[in-house]
Amino acid sequence: MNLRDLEYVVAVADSSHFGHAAERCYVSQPTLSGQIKKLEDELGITLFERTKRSVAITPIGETIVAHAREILEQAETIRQLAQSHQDPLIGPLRIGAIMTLSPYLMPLILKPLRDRLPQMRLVISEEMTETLLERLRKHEIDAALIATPVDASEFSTIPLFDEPFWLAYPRHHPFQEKKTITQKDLDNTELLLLSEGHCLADQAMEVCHMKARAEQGDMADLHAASLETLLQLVGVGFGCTLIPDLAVRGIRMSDKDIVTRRLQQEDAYRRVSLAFRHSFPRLQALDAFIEVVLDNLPDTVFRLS
Amino acid sequence: MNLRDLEYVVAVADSSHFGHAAERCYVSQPTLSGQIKKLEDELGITLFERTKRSVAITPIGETIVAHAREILEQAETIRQLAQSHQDPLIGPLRIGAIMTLSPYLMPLILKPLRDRLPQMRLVISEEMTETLLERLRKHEIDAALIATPVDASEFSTIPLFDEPFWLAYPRHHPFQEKKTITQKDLDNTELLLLSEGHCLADQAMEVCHMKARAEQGDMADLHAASLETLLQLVGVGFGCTLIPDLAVRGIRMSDKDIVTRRLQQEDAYRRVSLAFRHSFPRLQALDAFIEVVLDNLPDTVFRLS
DNA sequence: TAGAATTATCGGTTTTCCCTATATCGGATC
DNA sequence: GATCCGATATAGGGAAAACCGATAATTCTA
Repeated sequence: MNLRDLEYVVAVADSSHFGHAAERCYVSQPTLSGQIKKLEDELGITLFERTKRSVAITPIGETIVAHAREILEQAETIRQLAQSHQDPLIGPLRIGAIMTLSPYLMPLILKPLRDRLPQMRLVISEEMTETLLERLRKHEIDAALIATPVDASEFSTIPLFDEPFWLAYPRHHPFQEKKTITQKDLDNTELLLLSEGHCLADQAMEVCHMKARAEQGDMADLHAASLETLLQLVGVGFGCTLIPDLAVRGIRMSDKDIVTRRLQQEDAYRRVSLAFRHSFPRLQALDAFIEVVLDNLPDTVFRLS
Repeated sequence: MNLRDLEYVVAVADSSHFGHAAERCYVSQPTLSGQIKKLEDELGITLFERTKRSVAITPIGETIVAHAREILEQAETIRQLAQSHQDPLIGPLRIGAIMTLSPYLMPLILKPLRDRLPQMRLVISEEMTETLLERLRKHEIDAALIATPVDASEFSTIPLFDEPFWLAYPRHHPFQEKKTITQKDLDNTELLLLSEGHCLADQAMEVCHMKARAEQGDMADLHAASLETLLQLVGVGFGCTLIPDLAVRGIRMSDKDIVTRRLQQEDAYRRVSLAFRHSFPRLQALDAFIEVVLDNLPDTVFRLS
């Protein structure tokens, strides 16, 4: 039994005429006759009662034709599904992004994305880097926006942009008096950090030449779970912190208790990349996504495309 | 796309391993790989994201596999249906019978039939001869129990038994006085008859050498629609009539106002046959049915097998 | 770095499918 | 009834496909 046979059977059932059925199936009448006979032999039953003059379907044939119709319908559904996914842009593109990037990047690109690629459906998740990579491995997401280098043998990466860090401190912080803030100033500052696992914490420590967290005495649990919380802490005078550029854009106008200043250091930035499995088949979708992202970044970051 | 391909796809989806899937499908791994690839090309999509080390199904693949499973299930249903109809006795056998036979024959055979052929489902209909033949032509029934010869070029027939006619008259009828009832007696008697289309009416007229109905003045609408009605008429003294043997069996004990007597004439019988389309494929079912019928006839009829 | 595991590719064989031509049968027509 | 028309079935051969074994290529593991 195969799909073609079922088409033949349904065609004969519809037309009660081998010749017309053959025509409808674009095969010769002997071919169709033979295939019907083959199927009847295989099933061990008579589907059609035929004389030299007429064709009539048997009761069991009627039942089987009903199932055959459903099968053919399902097969057509499969072809339709495939057809509408021919366009690699169609079908959900599941993007994960780190939590210190997603809330600030997504608002910039979602509307342009919908304008430029209306057929693309984007599914966004926010996780910490390691979780994102794990989900990439499990095929739960298709690509991850991260700010950490990954092993090139495991994932392909495309660098997107370099995002400078800004210093954020309370209005009445000593930094306010300084004209310039040097590396030394930073090195001597205790930064408020995000909790374990956020790459931003590691990056901030690196910029400020801080010791790894494990080595220093843990500072009274002032590790926030999100960047927003961190800024709240800065706002009420708990200390200062480093903020990635995209996150700064929302602050400046809204929060008068927080001062943000661009750092002078050349290396005070993080590199945001898109990581995906080597075998991911819909690169065109990724390329289209990347293009929209790059086109809608502010000039405060440095595009790498 | 064909059913085998879908089996391959489902197998790979289940095992995430081309080798194991191939084993499960009883083909070599290269064959399975090739067929999957062929299907992917045909659909224009990637069903499985594979590296040299692992296989993962794509989202669209997942969807398609779900449909494929349904298709395979339906196909299996078809095979099961065919399997259970391999036995030609299974599946409803649709028998039509003339109305002057069915109510008296069926009670005799239904129970034995259920005992001997429990798997056979019988669908019985009662119609007049011409209607039965029409329904045979339209494949609405599979065989007809009739008492009229039919054109052998249109239908096959198997004669089953000869059923003698009995004379039925009211208790106080002149016949009651006679020792023997001759052909002449009959010829001079006006019989009560069934209405137009019942073969029994024609046969009774023939036995009694009556003129065709059209030629004689119509007798006050005393044409009953059923044998039971006819007997009622006899019972209340309206006249006499001919009754086929099987119908007599119920009367003798129940109705004291009706006298039934066996006719002497050699030719006072009707031949009951089974008619069916030449092309009817389940002759075994018919044979089995016939055997049960013949085995359960009373000795008052003459079996012809 | 060798070996094991896994998928892809290649060349050749078998099976299936399909076509044309023709046989066969039943019905209609003359 | 002889013949033609309309159907389905059969036969023979050719093209397409499905399949297999051997092997390549790649990647993980020890």
